Amino acid sequence: MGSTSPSGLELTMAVPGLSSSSGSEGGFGCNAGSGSGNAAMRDLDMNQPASGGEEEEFPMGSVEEDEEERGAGAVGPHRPKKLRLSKEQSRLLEESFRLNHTLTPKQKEALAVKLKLRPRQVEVWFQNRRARTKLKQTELECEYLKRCFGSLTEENRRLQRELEELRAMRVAPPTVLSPHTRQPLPASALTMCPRCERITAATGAPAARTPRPAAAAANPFHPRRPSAAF
DNA sequence: ATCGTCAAGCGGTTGG
DNA sequence: CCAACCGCTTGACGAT
Repeated sequence: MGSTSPSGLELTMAVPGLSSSSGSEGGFGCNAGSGSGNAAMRDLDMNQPASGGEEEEFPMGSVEEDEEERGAGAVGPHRPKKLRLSKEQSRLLEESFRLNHTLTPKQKEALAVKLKLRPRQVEVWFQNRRARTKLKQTELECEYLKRCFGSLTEENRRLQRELEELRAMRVAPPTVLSPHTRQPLPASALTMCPRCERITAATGAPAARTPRPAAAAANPFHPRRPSAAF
């Protein structure tokens, strides 16, 4: 927002069921854009000479920087003045980011020249930009998963209720046949699917259920239909 | 005073 | 080994 970039971050969702292409904006019409729109950001370009200075003096970190002091990881007692990219610089960076989320060394160099920045600064900008995009995307995924959780919780409640109702009908527990001997298994040999609480043979082997031999499904836990009616 | 944003530094990871 | 990248963090700065 500091950059007032209304273009916002182009986001895609890597969520099952939702397309998540990289290049295109796709995904979700979800506008997470906070868009505080405090537009009045002063347009003073801190990278410009500011006063009468004619040489392209950038407050810090721009092209003609004294590399030796701050360059080599010298985090001195005080950092240099913070660089603020001009609107035009931001615009151009955004533009090229839209085209490509990473830069080849050549592109980086060219962009740096064009923007009158050091290649390192262009590189950093792209790194941070990618990080911001990823963060936004993660936030969107988080929202999506929260909604999933909500609806699954709701469905779980509903199924639990349904189960209670069925139990209340005092239906006898199903007889489970051994897949090998086709004989009824003792109750001690049975177990419950932790997910849906369906009874199966404790061995994990698919066990046939007596009343419906035809319905011996591939997945003992989750046959085609819960079949509430007997 | 506090908070959000963002450029930049640093250390770890990875591919060539 | 080195360069490019990433995640995390720091510190400057503007807004509230």
